[in-house]
Amino acid sequence: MRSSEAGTTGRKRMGRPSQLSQEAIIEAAQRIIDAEGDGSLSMRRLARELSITPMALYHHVRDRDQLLRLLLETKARNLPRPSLPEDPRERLTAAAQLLHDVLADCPFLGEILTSDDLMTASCLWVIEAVLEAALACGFAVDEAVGLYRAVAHYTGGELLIRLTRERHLAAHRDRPPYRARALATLQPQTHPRLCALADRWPALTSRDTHRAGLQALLDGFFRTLDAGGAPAAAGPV
Amino acid sequence: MRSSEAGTTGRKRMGRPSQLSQEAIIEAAQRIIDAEGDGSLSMRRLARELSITPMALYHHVRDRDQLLRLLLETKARNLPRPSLPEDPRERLTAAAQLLHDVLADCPFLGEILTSDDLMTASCLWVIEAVLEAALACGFAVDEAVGLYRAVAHYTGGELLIRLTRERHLAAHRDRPPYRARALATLQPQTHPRLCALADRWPALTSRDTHRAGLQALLDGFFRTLDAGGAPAAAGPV
DNA sequence: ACCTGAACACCGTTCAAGT
DNA sequence: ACCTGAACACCGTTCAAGT
Repeated sequence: MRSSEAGTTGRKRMGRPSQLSQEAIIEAAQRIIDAEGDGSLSMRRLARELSITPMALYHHVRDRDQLLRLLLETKARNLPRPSLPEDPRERLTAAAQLLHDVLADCPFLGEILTSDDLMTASCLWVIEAVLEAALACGFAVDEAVGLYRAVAHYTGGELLIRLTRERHLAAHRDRPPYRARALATLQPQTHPRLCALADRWPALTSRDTHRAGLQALLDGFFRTLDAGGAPAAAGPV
Repeated sequence: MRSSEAGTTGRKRMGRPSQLSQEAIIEAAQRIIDAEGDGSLSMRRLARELSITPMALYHHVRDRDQLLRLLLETKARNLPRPSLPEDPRERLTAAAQLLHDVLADCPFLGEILTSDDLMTASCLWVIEAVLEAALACGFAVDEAVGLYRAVAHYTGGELLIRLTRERHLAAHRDRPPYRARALATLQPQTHPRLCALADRWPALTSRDTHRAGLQALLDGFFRTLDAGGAPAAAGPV
């Protein structure tokens, strides 16, 4: 609906209903994803949505990778930036959780993770927040970066695997996933615990345990802090 | 080179040099991946490698997803199964590390993670080992599953992001990644720590910190064990 | 500058035949 | 049973032209 915002030109002639712009492209892309899932988002499909030639897109966007980054970028930019707790450890936990929240509900995240980095401009403030909190906790610089990376890996894996599961459930809700067949053919003598759990596996693995795992990860890092000497800024918990 | 092993039929006529089989297909697929990277592995490319019609493949393999699973399956099956430590906590750490080792060096892992589950038959013994060790540590059943999932998410994310980085380095080693540009345009007043780290970022994030993060994650779970009452099987560390 | 048309070099998969 | 040939419905992107 709305047109250019940061673009160089506005609409030149009143007759034209909507001059093509990066913003309009991203809006249309988001519309397609919302309606048909991210599997349907292709340059050609997007051009059809905008009633233009596929090649017209390449005048406003370098390539498909940049389009995906721009999608994440706009999504992240429009998100509120809540104030974080004062206590360093609580702040670190909140910032790490925020990294998850910013990236959640991005069906195209998988494609971004397999093509490039998630360090898009509008995500950088979250990374900054994680690093700041980690340093405030008393971690050394390289430890703080290591902690951030561990959090990013955990978060990326959680989101990716969750997205994949959801997509599978939505796509072929009739046929059971491959996992079910693998569990069914399992032998109790070689895989006793998995066999015993096979029935409950779908229920057990569909719960949202992101928060608990994240807390465990951070607690593990805190442990190294408490064990070592530096009493830089010891929070309560 | 070698032909069918678990297939129903061997070679019928001596004249034929190699009867097409699932094994031969997977071998050829692995050959393509090793030589040209997993980006080049398509059904059509694979058929060309085997000098057959693309459709001939579909007689031995359901679809591309199954092919990828079979690739992981064969890779995992041929891996040695080392004996694990006696101490439950050390055993859990070793088993979790094993999950990583089994999945490492699988360039197509990203495609598996975004299409299906990594619970292929030959990986199940690792999952079984993680669950066994977690239960031996004294975790309740649902806690053990939660722990396994956290480990799987962390491992999946680490491998995926590492693979993506490596692919990028190999593909366009000339142009800097998007991340570099994002870091370069950063302002010190809004992102002080990231700005200060920008120079060292590539070095800091190219280190292999999988092990440290995994240990932190597990330590965090152990903490909940030590805090609670159940003194089921308290290991030393 | 911004867009079109035609083309290149691909995809996964279905369907109807062949032997 | 196992394989081929032709086709369907797509891809991302380049290149040369148009206005």
